[in-house]
Amino acid sequence: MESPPSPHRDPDGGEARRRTATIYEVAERAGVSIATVSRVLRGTIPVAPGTAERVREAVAELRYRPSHLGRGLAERQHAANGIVFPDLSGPYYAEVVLGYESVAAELGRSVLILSSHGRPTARDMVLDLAARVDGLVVCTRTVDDETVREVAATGTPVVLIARPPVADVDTITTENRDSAARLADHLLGHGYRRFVFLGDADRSSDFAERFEGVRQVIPAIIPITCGFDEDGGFRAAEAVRLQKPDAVICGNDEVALGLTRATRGSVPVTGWDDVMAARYAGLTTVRQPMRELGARAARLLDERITGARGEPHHDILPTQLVVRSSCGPHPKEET
Amino acid sequence: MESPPSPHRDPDGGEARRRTATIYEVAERAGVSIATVSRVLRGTIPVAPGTAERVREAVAELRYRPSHLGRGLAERQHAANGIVFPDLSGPYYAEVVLGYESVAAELGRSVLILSSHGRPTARDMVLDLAARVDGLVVCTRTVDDETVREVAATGTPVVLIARPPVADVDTITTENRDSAARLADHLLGHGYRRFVFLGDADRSSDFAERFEGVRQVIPAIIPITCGFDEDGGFRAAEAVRLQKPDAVICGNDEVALGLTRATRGSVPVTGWDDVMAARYAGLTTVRQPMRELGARAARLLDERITGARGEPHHDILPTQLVVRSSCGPHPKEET
DNA sequence: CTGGCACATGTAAGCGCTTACAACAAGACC
DNA sequence: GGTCTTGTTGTAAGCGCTTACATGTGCCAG
Repeated sequence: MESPPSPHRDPDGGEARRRTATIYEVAERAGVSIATVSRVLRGTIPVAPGTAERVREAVAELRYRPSHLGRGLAERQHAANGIVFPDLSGPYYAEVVLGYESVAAELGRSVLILSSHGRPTARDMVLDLAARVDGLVVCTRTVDDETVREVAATGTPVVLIARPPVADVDTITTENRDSAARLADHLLGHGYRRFVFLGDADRSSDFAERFEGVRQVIPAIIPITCGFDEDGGFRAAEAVRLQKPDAVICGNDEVALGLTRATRGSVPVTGWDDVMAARYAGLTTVRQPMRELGARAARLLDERITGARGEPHHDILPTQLVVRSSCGPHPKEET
Repeated sequence: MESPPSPHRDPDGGEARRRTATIYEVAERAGVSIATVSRVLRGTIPVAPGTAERVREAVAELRYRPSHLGRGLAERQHAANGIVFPDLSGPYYAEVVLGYESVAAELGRSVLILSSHGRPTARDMVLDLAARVDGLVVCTRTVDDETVREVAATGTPVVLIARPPVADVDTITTENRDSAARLADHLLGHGYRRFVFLGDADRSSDFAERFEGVRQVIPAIIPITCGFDEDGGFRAAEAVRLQKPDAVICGNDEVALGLTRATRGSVPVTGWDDVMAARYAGLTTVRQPMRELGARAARLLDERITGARGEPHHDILPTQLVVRSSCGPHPKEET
């Protein structure tokens, strides 16, 4: 019972700056082997009640917390998921991440985040992240298909958000084309005839689909490229003005808001996402369930990690047209 | 050179569903020992150029990525930091996290996030998180002082954001009292005399300090408690109305915005934070450098983790009054 | 020719866990 | 009383890495 020959460092001595107790110290204190401690903690194999009690006491006294590193190595899993997104500055990704974290936490998994910030090293960072999680969510075009394929090839499940499928990886998107067409219809109902689409369809499949949806209804729409944020919309004002459009359909709310600021509301505008500021700016937009997007991703990922499902899923979440004042005066026509 | 007696599983055979290559396979392929592979990868000890080249080739061919678990165990560190916040729905924490991630990534550390969501198990979740990171940032009142102390006691550095110091842990806050007093002065300049402070000073030290700052100038101010989000402000409208205030000073922008929505702008209001929506709502507020808050936290943490600094820091970041229209008409008085 | 040294590399002991397998004690059964 | 269970616990082999130490080689001074 006294000091079983453990290969580990002498557990007594200066209690002071010890990082944290190990399973060996708990075992010694409880007078059992480390295997028994492990069994009590994980509840895998029944342990005599008295023994279990002693172990639990030792755990409490030592404030023992199992090392995730040790456990992970032995179990060959991380109990953690990752999520990669371009940025967190807009409300969009914040909401997605929030929904994701919320479900992942419920499922007992930690969440590692990685913002690519458009860094050129994004590929490496993602590969690195993939090596420390059991599954990964990749938002939009943060890395190229090749990288996604490489991660998937190592056996790490991947879920793509707002991005076209790669290999047989799961994807979740929100409905774009139909709502875009509906939005266009609405604008046509205002009597507008000359349109500009503001955004960057090449760098986002969401934008591309929205553009396509609109163009189905308004073939002559003029695309103008700009950045994804307020600043992008603001700077594009001059280019937009040159086209003298009756209305501008923006790829997202931030661009719409930025443009509105530049034009001081002189041009009818619509956005996409329905962020908080959109409500206060009276922006007509399309609401998409951002939080749900993240939550679903977490669940799909979990199904893959636990092996509950084999075939790839491609979910599409519904969106909703929200008419406010930014598209101009109009006989009320709510959706 | 052929199959050195390794205790590990036979590395050849079905390449198909292998999770990922190990250092043993790289070593075998390059015809060296695992020690040499490790040395090449980490660059710790010089290796003959030819050998190094062979190792690098093997690494590339096998798409080898070192296991963070193995490495972490051996090095006794996680190369990861955590951050705990109550929620990510408002822009405030999203910005903080963004700034934090940005710097942490630069420093080569992964970021684990944990949203407490007011869950009763928050304490355990934080303790658990602490066991898988090298350092931890705790925002606001997500967990009690006891928990912070316990984490700090295990030797894991902790940085507190927007929260009073605990033990000798680092803290970062933004300036509240003075700006609050300045804000109050400004409102007095409008000729207002009867004030309400809307927020929950008991659950946030930021709110408490803002309230104190205001009360220094307006001793008779009436505090009303409400939730931290738009909904909280919206619901408090009736209680506020009963007090017939000349102006309402809210603890943050979201509350102010919610209240404004309920009163339809009939009562002068101020917020705090300067979130995106505040600009569009014309909200008079106090801007605080949210992203910088996170960035500084990441740096302070790093200093502690690397042991570059011993004494605790208590940083206070400056804030800035932003006057817009929500506080009512007034001879222009910018700050 | 030999001892010594620098350099390159291999050997093996951990890091903190999980778990297959072995060992052992106490009944149960014939 | 002997054998077989059943229940409980210990032993030890990994999991994939890092690194102190040992080993081996080539070269130079003596």
